[in-house]
Amino acid sequence: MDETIATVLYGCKLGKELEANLPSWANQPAVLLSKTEQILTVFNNVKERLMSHHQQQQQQQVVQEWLSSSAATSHQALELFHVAENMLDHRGPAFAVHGMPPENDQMGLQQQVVDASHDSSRGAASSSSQRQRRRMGDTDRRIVRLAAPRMGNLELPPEDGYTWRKYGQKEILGSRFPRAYYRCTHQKLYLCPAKKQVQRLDDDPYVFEVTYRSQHTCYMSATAPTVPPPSVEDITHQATTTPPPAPLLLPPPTSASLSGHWLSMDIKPQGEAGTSTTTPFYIERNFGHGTGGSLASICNVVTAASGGGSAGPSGCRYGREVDHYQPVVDMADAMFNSGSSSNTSMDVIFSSIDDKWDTAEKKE
DNA sequence: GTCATTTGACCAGC
DNA sequence: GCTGGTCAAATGAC
Repeated sequence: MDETIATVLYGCKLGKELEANLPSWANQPAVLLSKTEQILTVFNNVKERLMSHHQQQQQQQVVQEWLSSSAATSHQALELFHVAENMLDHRGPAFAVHGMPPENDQMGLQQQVVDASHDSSRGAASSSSQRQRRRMGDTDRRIVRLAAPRMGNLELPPEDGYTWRKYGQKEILGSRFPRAYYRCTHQKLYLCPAKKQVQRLDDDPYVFEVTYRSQHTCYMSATAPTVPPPSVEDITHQATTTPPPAPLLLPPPTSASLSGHWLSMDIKPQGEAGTSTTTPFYIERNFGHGTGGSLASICNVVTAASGGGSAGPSGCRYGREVDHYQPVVDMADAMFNSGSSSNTSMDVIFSSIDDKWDTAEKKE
């Protein structure tokens, strides 16, 4: 088992190497492909090892204990594996496409759509005694419940692919947590009316209730970013725990959403504004061994959505517009933006890995 | 200097 | 009048 762990650590080390050289390799697809294939090979090796050990419950318990001993490490190992896998599965133009995983539970991101018009629990977020208040023209409301990352900054709401600017926060009567008000970063520039409210649930602080209001129009503008971010419908439908009525493809998030993250490189839009000609990719969480046998389940890792930029008010800045982005960013985004917090840098993530790796090396 | 966040004040729906 | 939603000045980060 030590060998397996060492292999994982080796894969992580490769990932770090990839990170370090990403800027210089960004324009060298062949090199990137080689490196990611290397990573994939390593983690495939791990995968096979773990699967072979699947029936040995005792050893599996050891893995679980070890992996859970360092959430960041296991998380990163998973991400590296998935990213490498997706890189190989999506070479070419579609490579740079973002998408939400079809099974959000596996992402540790339980999302639930709540029909605003029928949600009696609405109003003061959790206070059923409060009546819902609507302003003029305040139609088109959608409510989504998002599970917050169980580690990191709990104050940061889950990302949703858009860029938001916080314009207010209010203590809500009968609610333990304040409600934060966001508007689209492009409101002034493109007169985008989209807004959202984010509030943590009283009974479960790990769940954010996000109320979207109005549709984004910023991507329709001729001067606006040309990539349509995921519409609210896309998000909510994708987010629902029950299958959506029709398959929905998620276009890439706004490049701006990426700008607030680990890298500022951007990916060239794939389709026309308003139309999605892209192919979504889903980060497959299943390690091919069904429930209980997957590494994900072994690790019991909770990750935040990797699909978009932080919608959070802090930790990252908004409004830094970028015009295009490169495929690598998706990988970087998926690898290093698994949380809403901007402090999930590779250095932080890999600090523990390095320690483990060094230990493993010394062991050898 | 620019832009995002904070926060008290004000507005408006109920 | 109460309370949610928004504004805008102050403040801070980059």
